[in-house]
Amino acid sequence: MSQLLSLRDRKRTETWAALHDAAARLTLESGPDRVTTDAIAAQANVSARTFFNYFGTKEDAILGLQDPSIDENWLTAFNVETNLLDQVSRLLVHVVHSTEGGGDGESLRMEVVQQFPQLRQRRVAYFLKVEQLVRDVVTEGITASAKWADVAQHHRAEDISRMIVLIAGAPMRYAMQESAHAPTLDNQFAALSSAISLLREVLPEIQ
Amino acid sequence: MSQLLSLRDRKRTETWAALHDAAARLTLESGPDRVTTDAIAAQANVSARTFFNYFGTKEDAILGLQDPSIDENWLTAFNVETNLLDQVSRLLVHVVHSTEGGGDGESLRMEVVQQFPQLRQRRVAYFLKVEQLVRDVVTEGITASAKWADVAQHHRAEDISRMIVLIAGAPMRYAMQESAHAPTLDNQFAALSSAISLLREVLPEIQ
DNA sequence: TTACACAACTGCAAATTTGCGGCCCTGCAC
DNA sequence: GTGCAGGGCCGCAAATTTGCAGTTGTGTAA
Repeated sequence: MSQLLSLRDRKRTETWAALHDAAARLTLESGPDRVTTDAIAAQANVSARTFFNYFGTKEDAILGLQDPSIDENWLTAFNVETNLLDQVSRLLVHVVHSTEGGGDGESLRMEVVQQFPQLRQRRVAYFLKVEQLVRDVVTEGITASAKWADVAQHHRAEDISRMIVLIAGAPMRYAMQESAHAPTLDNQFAALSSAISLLREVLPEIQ
Repeated sequence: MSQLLSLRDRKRTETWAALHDAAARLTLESGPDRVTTDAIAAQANVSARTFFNYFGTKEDAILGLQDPSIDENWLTAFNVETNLLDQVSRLLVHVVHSTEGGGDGESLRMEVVQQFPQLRQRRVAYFLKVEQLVRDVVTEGITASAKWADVAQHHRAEDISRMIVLIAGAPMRYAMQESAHAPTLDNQFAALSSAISLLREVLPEIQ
C-alpha cells in the first residue's frame, strides 16, 4: 500500500476534502447564504463542531482555504541573494497551491467563485494573507543578508520586501488569469513561467 | 432525520458493523486462520488498535459477538412471579439477538459458522455467557421474591435459577434450529413461540 | 421597538481513535 | 533446539471528534 501518509493523516485529508466538497456542492445548489454549517457537516458525516476544527469560517470551507503556510523545504531553499524575483513568484504560487486544496475540488471551486462573486472578497483576503506570509520570509532574509545591507540603510526591510512581493505578485495574478480555463497544476506553472519571462521583458522598458 | 442515535452512537455502530463485516467476508475468502486482525482493520478503514477496542478476539469479530448485556427496559419489566418460563425464554433470545449484531451480517455469520465448524466452540462459549447473565438476573429476582421464599428454603437461589434457565433454554435452542434456514427476526420469534407452546405440552407429560 | 428564532462561531470536558512499544506464543529455518 | 519472524493482544499517551453550553450578530414578526 502507499504508506506515504499515516492512517491519521490520510483520514484528516479525507475529512478536509469531504467538508470542502460538501460545502462547495451545497453552495452550488442553493447559494452560500442558504447553506448552513450544520448541513455541510451532516453531508460530510461529521459533527457540527468538527466543521470548525477544519475551517475558521463557512466561506473558507466553500473555497477550500486553509491558513497559508510554507513547506520546510521551500523555506530552507529560499535565498534572497539570487533570482529573487523568480523565487518569490514561485513561492507565492506554491503557497497558494499547497494551501488551497490543490486536489480535485479545483473546478468545483472555480465554478463557485464564478457563480457567487461575493466570495471573491474572501479570496482576496486570503491572497493578502499569503502575501503577508511571503513578505515576512523576504523581510527576514533581507535583514540577515549582507548583499542587501546597502539598500536596507535607506529603507526599512519591511518596505523593501513589500515592494518586491508586489512586483513578484504580478506574474502570479497574470498566471492565474491565464490558467483559469484549464486549471491544472502544470498549466499554472507553465503560465507562471511565461508570465515571469514577460515581466523580465517589461521591467527594463518601464524604468 | 431519524435522530434516534447520536452521531457518536451511529458511528460506533457503523464501525462495529464494518469490522464484523470485514472479518466475516475475509474469513469466507480465506478461512479464519489465514486472516489477520491487521487485514480486518485495514478493510474496515480503522487502525489495528481500534480493532481491539471493539472485539476481544478475532473470532468474536468474525462471529459478531459482543459481551452480552440486557436492555434496561427488559430488566425493569422482568418479574419472577408470573410466566417465568416465557420470560426467561424470551429474555435469552432477546439478549442473543441484541448482542449478536442482529442486523445485516446475519446470513454472513450463518455462512461462516456453517463453513468453519471450529468457530462453533466460540459460539457455544458465548451462549454460556448469555445464560450466565440471565441466570444472575433470575437469581436476583428469586432472592428478592416472597413467592419463591419457600423453594429457596430448600435450595440455593443459584441452583433454582440454573434449573430454570436450563429448561427455558430448550425453546431457544429449538427455535434456533427451526429458524436456521430463514434467519429473520420474525422467524426467530415465531419459532420461539411455537417452541414454548411445545414445551408447555411436553412438561406435564414427563413429570 | 422589543422579542425572539436562527445561524455562525468558540471553549471545554468527555469519548474515541491512533501510534507505538511491549508481551506472549507458535511455527519454521538453521 | 535455538533463534527469530509473525501475529494476537494490551497499556498508555497524544491526536481527534463529539456534545454541549454558551456568545454574538442579524433578520423578522408582533
